[in-house]
Amino acid sequence: MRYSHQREVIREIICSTKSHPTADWVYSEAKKKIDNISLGTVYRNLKTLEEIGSIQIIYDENLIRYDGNTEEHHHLKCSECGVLIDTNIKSNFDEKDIVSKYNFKPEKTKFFIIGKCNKHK
Amino acid sequence: MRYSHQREVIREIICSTKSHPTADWVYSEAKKKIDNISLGTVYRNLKTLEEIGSIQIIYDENLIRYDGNTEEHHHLKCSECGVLIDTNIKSNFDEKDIVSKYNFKPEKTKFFIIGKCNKHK
DNA sequence: TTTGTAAATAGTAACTATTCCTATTTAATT
DNA sequence: AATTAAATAGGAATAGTTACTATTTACAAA
Repeated sequence: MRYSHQREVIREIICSTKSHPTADWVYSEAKKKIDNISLGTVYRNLKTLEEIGSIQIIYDENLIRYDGNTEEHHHLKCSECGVLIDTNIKSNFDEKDIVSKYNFKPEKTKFFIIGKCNKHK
Repeated sequence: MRYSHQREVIREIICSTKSHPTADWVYSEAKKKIDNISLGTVYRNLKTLEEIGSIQIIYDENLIRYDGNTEEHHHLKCSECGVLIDTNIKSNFDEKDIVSKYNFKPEKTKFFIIGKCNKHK
């Protein structure tokens, strides 16, 4: 893949925050560094960066957010303010049970724990 | 709330399938029973039915789907065909750990186990 | 039963997020 | 420096959803 300054800026923006930003936020940040960057470029590169494994997509209800943390990890979500908090919680379900009961072979898990963050309890 | 034939038809459609349909599918099914039903009516009633607890919304990646099963439950998702399978798996994480480590009070969990269904292994 | 009313609807316009299109620019190779 | 294919900017198009408004309907009171 050919180098692109735009892609590098976009990657850097996502990897230097823990706020799990949306495409729109990434776009407005990117404009501060490249004033005529196009929204299409942002979307195209978010997709590319995800495909090559540099970032992760998070489907947060009806919101699409991006995450520079590419490890498999899970999130706490505040039902009050919507903030997403990274965790290193391990999902421990009985894999054998799922295989036998549902005839389904698990590969990975995505989970959200919804509740109240420290600002909203 | 006032009775509405449209709302009753929409509720019945969702509660008589396990396919976790989208708004669009509900609309096309509803048209078979009420030929001039409006898409806006479908969306409005999906929202209402969810608010009064008759149905549940499922955010399946970038797809919004609806579920007549209003119990807290989790889903298996096939990475091949996208089918969603209801489960009665219990989520067992260490609540005390989350409270102390992340200063977060859990209320409910939503999780997806992604893998291969019986047709795609 | 009619009548009054507020809620719900149909049909359509508007909006938002995302993808697509194309002429131009740019990275990388020769 | 010249060549070329990939990437971009800017804007048009699309999809999913919500908003608007004139009309219809449920239902309560006369």
